[in-house]
Amino acid sequence: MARIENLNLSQRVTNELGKSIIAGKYGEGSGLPTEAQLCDEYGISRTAVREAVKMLAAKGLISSRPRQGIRVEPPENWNLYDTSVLGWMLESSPSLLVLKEFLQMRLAIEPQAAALAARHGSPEAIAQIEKALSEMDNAAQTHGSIHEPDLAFHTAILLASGNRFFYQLRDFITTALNVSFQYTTNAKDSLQTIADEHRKIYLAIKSGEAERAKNMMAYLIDEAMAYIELKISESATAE
Amino acid sequence: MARIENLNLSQRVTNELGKSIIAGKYGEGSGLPTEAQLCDEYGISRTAVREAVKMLAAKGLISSRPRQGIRVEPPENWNLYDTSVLGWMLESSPSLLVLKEFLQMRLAIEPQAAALAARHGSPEAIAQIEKALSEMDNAAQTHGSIHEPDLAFHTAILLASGNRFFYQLRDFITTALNVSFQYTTNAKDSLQTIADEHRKIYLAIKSGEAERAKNMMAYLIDEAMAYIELKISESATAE
DNA sequence: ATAAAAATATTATATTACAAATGTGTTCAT
DNA sequence: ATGAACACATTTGTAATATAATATTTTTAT
Repeated sequence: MARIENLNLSQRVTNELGKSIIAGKYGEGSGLPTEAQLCDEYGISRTAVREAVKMLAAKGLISSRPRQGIRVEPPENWNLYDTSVLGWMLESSPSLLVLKEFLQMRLAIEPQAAALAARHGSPEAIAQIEKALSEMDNAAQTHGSIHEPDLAFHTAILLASGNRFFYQLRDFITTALNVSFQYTTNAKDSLQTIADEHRKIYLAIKSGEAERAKNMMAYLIDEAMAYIELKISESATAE
Repeated sequence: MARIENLNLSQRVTNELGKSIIAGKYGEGSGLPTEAQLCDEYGISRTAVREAVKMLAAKGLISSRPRQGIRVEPPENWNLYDTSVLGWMLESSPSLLVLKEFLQMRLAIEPQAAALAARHGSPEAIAQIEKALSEMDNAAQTHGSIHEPDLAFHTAILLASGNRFFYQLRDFITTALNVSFQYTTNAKDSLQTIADEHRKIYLAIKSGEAERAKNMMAYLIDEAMAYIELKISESATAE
């Protein structure tokens, strides 16, 4: 989604309401104000409110029925793979425990994606992985930011898997990585070490070694997981 | 989503337009009629059309801008993990190749979910797995339908994983299984064999053997994968 | 006391009007 | 002739208002 100032009215209201709902401002079972009250609160017409309500309903956050008003749906119905919903969740509770859940998902998805890429990746898709990798190398040698090529690397593998359901998770993975970066800025590994580990994955994919690619990717994510679990146990004992 | 006759006007229009878009009725890059034309076409007010447009935009299918009209978004932006979108896709092209993509995803997700369930599954969640399993046994002995307890079994494991991102995929997995059932009604395995394979997974989870649970689940899905790949090669040579 | 009927509140749909944005073409100055 | 500025037309964006449908609550009649 574009910048906030570029959004139209109903999209801005959708954002506000979405954040409030996920932050728990309105009680779980039922709670939102009536459309009329929302109009007053935001000083806008019912048209804009209704469009926002419809968009949030399409994302599974709420449902509305005549005479009953607008209900917050139970959290298990929220569409977590919607980029907006995910963003609102992270704003509301950017904890290490969420990051652990992210990593468990990555550990499920990315090794399989790497294996599929090794087996069926098209030359163009694999070239894109290599491109991201060489940018990682550059960043490592010039002490630049490794984040963007890192994201590109993982996204390129999802694309190379040839499975649209994997590639669809690119925003999810990107978000997970961005959260990771917040916690691992001063990790002990050097940038070159990270780049080398990624290179091993790339080489395995390029030479068609599916099992090897899978294991290398699992290793990479498991390292991050170990780091996060350490942090979690630290913060638990600190209290 | 409830039955069609229970849906309100904008939801019905959302369905119609969603199906048409995914079926490729409107050209990829740009194409939908203007809101005014849609009003005429369906004989409804602009309000209803706009609400439908907003809901489809929230699912990533379209975007609309003043003077430009309504554009179909590129398919990689469609939110495939939205139950409606998934349903429309399957109506449009219910092929074996889509089923293979489903199985690749299941092979990524479910073994990991089983491992997590073995490690952290709460007693209540594990009891729910057992409940589904015993219903599978019943069905196997009375030659009843094994489908519903089968769905319940896999969903219960996702819940027992304790990871909301895994559990969120329950509709996806359910859809994948339902498609599978269409192709494997007369598979060679007896119902009791299927139930027994599921029992092995359950026992591994209950006794906390994460690796074992993971491998058993992977085996189960791999069997289905092998069957589908056989079918695919058959239909390829048939042409 | 019970059941039917009426009143009420809230979302659902329709209609109309105007505002804002944006692409197109036209005019005008050079 | 060329390019910039401006006016115009088209389409979505927003607002306001009215009526319908629906579910709850209250009233009323028996």
